[in-house]
Amino acid sequence: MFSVTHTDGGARRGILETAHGPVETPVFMPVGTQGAVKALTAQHLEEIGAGIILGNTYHLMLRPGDDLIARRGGLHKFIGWKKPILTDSGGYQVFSLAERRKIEETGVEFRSHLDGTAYLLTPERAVDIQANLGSDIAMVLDECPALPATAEVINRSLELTARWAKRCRDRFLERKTQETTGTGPLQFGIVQGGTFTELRQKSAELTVSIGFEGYAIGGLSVGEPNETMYDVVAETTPYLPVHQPRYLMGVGTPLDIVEAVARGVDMFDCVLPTRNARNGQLLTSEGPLNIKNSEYAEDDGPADPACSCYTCRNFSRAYLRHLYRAGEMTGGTLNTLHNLSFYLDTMRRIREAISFGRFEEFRQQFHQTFTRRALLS
RNA sequence: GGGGAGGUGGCGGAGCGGUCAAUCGCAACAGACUGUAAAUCUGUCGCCCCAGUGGCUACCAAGGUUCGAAUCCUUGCCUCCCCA
Repeated sequence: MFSVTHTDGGARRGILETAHGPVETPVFMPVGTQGAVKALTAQHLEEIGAGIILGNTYHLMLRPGDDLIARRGGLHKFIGWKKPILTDSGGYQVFSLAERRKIEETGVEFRSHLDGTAYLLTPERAVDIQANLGSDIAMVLDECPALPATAEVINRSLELTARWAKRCRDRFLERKTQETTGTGPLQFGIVQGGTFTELRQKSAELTVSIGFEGYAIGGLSVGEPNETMYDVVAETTPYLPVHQPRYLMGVGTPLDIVEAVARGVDMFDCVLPTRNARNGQLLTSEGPLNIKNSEYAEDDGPADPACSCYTCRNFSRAYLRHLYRAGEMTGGTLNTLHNLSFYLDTMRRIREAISFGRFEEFRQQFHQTFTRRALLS
């Protein structure tokens, strides 16, 4: 299912087999919460070489509803995307929509942000919804506590997450026996534990003992310093099986990703490239650039001189700035196209570097070039 | 020719004797954004500085009333609307 083909220091290159084809890792997965990567079409995603995208259980169960999607033949068909889809369980929404929820042993009671209707999301229901969607990689329902938190709070939370994980796994296996042959859906467990090394270890051991096709590191990039996050990743991956994929949820900046790859992570997702694109921040080989700034008003150069994406091949910074300021949707599309291209490109370069045993060299060079802009200003 | 309304910071537009360097919106300028309730949010936005319960100049212009005027009076200039 997952094979590591190259290693270089702590970094690994591999291939993950899914029901909708193989995924080369390390991989970045664009986020398409509501069944769409905002501002893009599936065609765009194919053109920039996206290998797998995300969908979200919470959002899709509320609207349009997972049974409705099931009746349409599943999420892939519904959204016109033929490659793999990973679906998040709604665990993050448990965290981010805190005012509207109640966490109990059974599950989470949400009030819909759309119309206030109460929903009970149990671990079993989260599995069922993701099955309805036809997800290739389903995440277990977890609790993602806000940081900072005491060890006691984190411990209680991680234990709940582990009990939920077991219930998710049981449900998943129960459904699987009913299904036919071939590569079926995969299910990933989620390691919590905040910033406490012992608790990360404990959570990893509990989760791994249940047994999943892959393991996610959750509960990071929720406000802690970057170095702390790197340390936690480094202290968690040693407790995860070498021969299975590791997914750092919600991370991160290009530098975060390079650092996490160095610490043995294979998969990433983050709203940063898409959201920031819509908000006028372009990620380039020289670091972040705010296209809104007046200094680009008459800049005829491309967003990133080192980039060969559609946006950079055809349009100037001056034009992108104009589109942003004029509120033209095309600006969001072109910026998103570029930012995701930059991310996917970076991942390609990471994979190549690992293959050639030059990851460390790449990493150092990336640090220098990506931060150049910040250092100059 | 007759009747009416009005001129406020880049624009629109509040304020109608003190608590006004002047609400608010837009524009402008900058910042934030990490498993997306986000094409969103925040800050700055007269000039000066030792950056503060600091100084200066300000609400068409010029006079005046008043302890005090963007607010009241006079004159001038300029807009707009209605009827002929």
